[in-house]
Formats: sequence, structure tokens, C-alpha cells
Amino acid sequence: MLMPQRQTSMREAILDAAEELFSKNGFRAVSMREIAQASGANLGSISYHFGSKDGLLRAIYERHSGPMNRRRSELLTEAQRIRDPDDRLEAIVRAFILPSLSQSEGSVGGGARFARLRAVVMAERHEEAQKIIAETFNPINLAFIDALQACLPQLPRADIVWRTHFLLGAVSYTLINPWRVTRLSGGEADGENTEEALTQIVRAAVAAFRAPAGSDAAP
Amino acid sequence: MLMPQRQTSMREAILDAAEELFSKNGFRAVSMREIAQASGANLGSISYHFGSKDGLLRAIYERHSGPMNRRRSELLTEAQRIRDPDDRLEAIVRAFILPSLSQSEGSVGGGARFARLRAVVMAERHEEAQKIIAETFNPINLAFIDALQACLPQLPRADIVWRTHFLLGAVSYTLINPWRVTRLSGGEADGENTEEALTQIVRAAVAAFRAPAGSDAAP
DNA sequence: GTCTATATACTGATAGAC
DNA sequence: GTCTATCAGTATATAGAC
Repeated sequence: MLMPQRQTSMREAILDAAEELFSKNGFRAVSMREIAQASGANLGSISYHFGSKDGLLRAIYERHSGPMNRRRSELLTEAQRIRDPDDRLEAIVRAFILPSLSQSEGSVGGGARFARLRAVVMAERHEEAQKIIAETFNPINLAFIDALQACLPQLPRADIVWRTHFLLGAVSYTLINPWRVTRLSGGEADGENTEEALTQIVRAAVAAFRAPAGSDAAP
Repeated sequence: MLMPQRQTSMREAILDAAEELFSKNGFRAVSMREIAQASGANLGSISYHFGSKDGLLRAIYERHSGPMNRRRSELLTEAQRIRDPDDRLEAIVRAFILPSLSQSEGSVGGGARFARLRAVVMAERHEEAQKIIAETFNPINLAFIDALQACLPQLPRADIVWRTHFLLGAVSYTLINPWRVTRLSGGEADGENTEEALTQIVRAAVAAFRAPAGSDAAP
């Protein structure tokens, strides 16, 4: 016997509305009343389905992180098959961030919204969120770091970690403030354009990873 | 006649406490009662001195952004005197971020705390904060972009804006989550070490700025 | 499962004594 | 300038009718 494929459907409406609101305004700033109103649900129903506001957040993470990290894993495996180290490096970087940015990936509502949610909520330093994020993303991040190390054997692992961290920061910042790119460029670049953002960030990150190490390198 | 050099001193105690709490926990999560308790002030005094919670935030920005951007301006001018374009690029990148990270810069309490505050508060998408940030930092950011463009004349301005944006994101992310570097590296790198962060981020950013443009470049 | 009603606590802001 | 007391609003969470 299988579980019913679609739950009460109110449950998912609540998840959708909460995800949209959290990703736009952060976790603390959104009240459960707003979520109830946006989803057409009753305030009490949210507590019934998720127990608490933290429980709701955890449910959102659980809905997405599985499929997303599975996709990242697949793309990483594909990328690692590439022989040429330069091409492989670029493919790994793409595999690292594409499922975060892409609209079509992930189970519901697109990965971009969930990525924006993660970025915003992480910046809030919400304790529950930080715990979930660490549990869910550290293992796959370490796998990517290993893959990058294999492309760049001459680089100390610490340098790779730093640059991976900067890559995550660049993605996160772009998802939080896309309009800053548009404004700073006077409209020449479009921060909301996911394709453009992906191209730009991959090129910048690949160049950063190829930079020489700190302690070695020419004087 | 000069203004008295030190105000009631309670005013500054409140500013210090608020800055510390906001930078650690964000704006919305910190209540005025917490600030009152941490500063030893009375709840009513905060309203007396700053009018509102938003007024308190604005006072924090006003205390720091003047000196900080003046310092960035000075360092930029110095950097622009360097003849060699490669050395100049690196000096400009340092000038861009050093006053944000450095403990000794800024009037009170160090620039790092204020930078962490900006990063956290910006991620919260607080309306008042976004207005202040845009007013205060856009002009100087544009000056840096112009200086970078002069080092990299072959690069489209849009690419420079993107990479500057990524640089800001990397700095911001590091200030919000320094411990992630430490954890991901298994302790090999220290995310809290400002010197190390500065070195790493400058090297990565310089390499990113030197990457070829998107539309041109060799196939 | 969904609803109303409510318990309990906390929020920012203010009025007025001192 | 600092304090107490308090207002009006909102928060999460829950108990119980339907």
C-alpha cells in the first residue's frame, strides 16, 4: 500500500504560501496569520499540520533539500567524468550552483525561491534553520570540495574551502539583492536574469579557483 | 563654541549595545527592551534619544558610514596612483573591502561589527535600512567601479558590476557565517581570522576580475 | 481537518512624575 | 534625562465546537 499521493492539499497550499512569503520577507518578519491568509487556510490549521512555526520551516526544507541535493549529486557525477581538468572544473562549478538557481529543478515552485529563502533565513541567524542547513548541505558541499581538489591538486585545501565559501556568498547575495546589480550597472546588466547571473558567476568563480595559492606562487 | 565632546554618554552606551545586538541577531529579532537592559539604559530613554527603533538604526549608520567611506575614498585615491595596472587592481580591491573588515577603522567599536550589522540587516530587507544603504554606499561603489574599469579597459562595464557584486557578496557572507569556513575546512582555515579572510578574498577577487569577458574571448 | 475563540506573552511607543 | 506605568497592537500556540 502506498501513501496517498496528494495530502490534504491544504497542507501544500500552506507550504507554498509560507515559502513564498519567507523567501521574500524573511522568517521572523512573516506572521502565521499572513501565511494563513495567503494560503486560504485557517490559522489553527497551520499549527495542526506543522505544530509550530519552526516545524513549518523544517517542512519546507524537507520538501526541497532531498531532490535538490540528489540533482546536485547527479550533475557532480556527470561533471567528474570529464577528462580535461579545465572543462571539468567549470562543469563542477555549474553543478554546484545550477540546481540552486534553476527554476525547473526541485519538486515544487522552483529551486530559485527556495534558494532565496535559504539565503534570507541564514542571514537572520535563525537557530533552527542553521541546524537544518548544516545537517543537510555540509555532506554534499564536502563532496564538491573533494571534486574541486581533484581538479586543483596543487592548491591547499583551505584555499579551496575559502573560494567555495566565496562562491556560496556570491550566489546568496545575488539571490537576496538582484536589483543592486541592475542599479549599479545603470540597467546594463539585469540582476533578475538567472541565465546571465549563472554565466557571470561561473566565469568569475572558475577564474578565482584557478588563482595561485597564497604561500607558494611567484614573488 | 563647540558642542560638548561627549554627549550624555548614555546615548553612546545605547548605540554600542544596539550595534552589538543588531549585528549578532539582526534588527527585527532584537527588542528595545533587550537594548535597554544591555546598555543599562531605561526603555523610555531610547525613545527620548532616537525617537523610534528605526531612528536608532539610522543613528548607528550615521555614526559609521561617514568615516568609513572617507577612509575608502582615501585608500582608493592612493591606489589609483599606482602605475602598474596589475598592482593597481589589487590595491583597489583591498581599498574596497579593507575598511569594512578592519577592526581599527571607523569611529567606534570597529568596522567589522558594523559591516556584520549591514550584512545581516540588508538580508532582512528592512525598508529603512535599504534606503540608508543605497543613499550612503552607491556613490562610493560607483567610484570603485570606475577605477576598476580603468584597470580593465577591455572588459564590458556590466561584467565589472557583476564581479563587484560578487565581491560584496563574498565579504557579506563571510561576515555573517565565518564559522562555516572553519567547519567546512575541518579547522584548517579560520573563518574568524580577519587577516586570513582579507588575503584570501583579495586573491580570489583579483583573479575573478582578470577573467576574460563573456561575449569576446577566445573559443 | 477546519474553524472560532482565547490564553499568554511580547512588541514599539508614549504620557507624566521626578 | 531618567524613570514608571501603561496603551494598543501583534505574536505564537492551544482548547474545544463542529
